[in-house]
Amino acid sequence: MGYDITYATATHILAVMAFYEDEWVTSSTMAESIQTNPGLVRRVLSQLSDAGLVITKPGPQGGARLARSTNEITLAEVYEAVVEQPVLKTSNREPHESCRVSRGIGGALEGVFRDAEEAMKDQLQKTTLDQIMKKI
Amino acid sequence: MGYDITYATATHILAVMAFYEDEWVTSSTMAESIQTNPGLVRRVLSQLSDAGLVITKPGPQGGARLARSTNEITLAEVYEAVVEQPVLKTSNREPHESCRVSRGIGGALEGVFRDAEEAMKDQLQKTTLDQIMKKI
DNA sequence: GCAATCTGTTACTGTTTCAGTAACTAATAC
DNA sequence: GTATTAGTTACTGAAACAGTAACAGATTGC
Repeated sequence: MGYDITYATATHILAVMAFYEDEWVTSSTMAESIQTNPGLVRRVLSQLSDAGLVITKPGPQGGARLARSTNEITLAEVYEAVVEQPVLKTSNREPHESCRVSRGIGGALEGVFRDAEEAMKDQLQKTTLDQIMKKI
Repeated sequence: MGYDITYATATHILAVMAFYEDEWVTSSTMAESIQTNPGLVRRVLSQLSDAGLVITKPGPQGGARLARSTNEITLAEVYEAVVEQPVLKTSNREPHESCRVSRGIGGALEGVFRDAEEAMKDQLQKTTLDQIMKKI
């Protein structure tokens, strides 16, 4: 499959903020830990901000910090914040109209794929940022 | 994320074979239903064959057919057969050695991501090809 | 007010991965 | 022996992503 690591990056970003506790952390500091550049960090950070997981502040002495305590942030919320496309995708090929299988397979799979992704999210719901920090 | 639809294609392939029951179905027939070309079908088909889900036969009157009945093939097996990369990926950036978060985040996430994918597979295990066919 | 610092956003580039495709080999049936 | 089929390989074009740079907008402190 593709090589999208945005979700891992987002979790790393939150982990750095958790590490610095209540300080304002700049995108440069996070980029150094992640080994990438501040622009990329800010791009993901703005998604986390939109989702209400972090608070940001521009200007000197600004940066970002967690909006809640680490045991109130689950990996499912992070997933919701940054993963936009379903992981199991149905085809967007035009169906062969005279074939019943071709016409029906898309609809048949959609619900199954959605349920499967939901099960994955339910599992992610069980892990909090706090637990990740304890493993580090 | 990426746009890998191999899994949906594999399920479609199996559905066509289920539709034709005990006949040998050629890659051309399946390609017509899927609206793609036979080469792509055969590429996925060989993975399904390696996994023991289908039986193939070359030559005239050859083709492919299901190795088992439709209620003995689960979508989890199809997943195992054709999905090679984990859906949730950790970064392969080199860690920043002097940062504890950077060094530890990869290992911390790996187990969580594996568990999440396992939960998705467990859900897929609950759906058989038979159930897909009934929806079509 | 002014300069410095930081977020937020946009645009661009190079790389990677995939679907699609064609062409070949090997096996089988008639 | 010929035609038909799976299996495999190599190539192409398109799409998505990481990385990067640059700029606009907000805030701080002087």
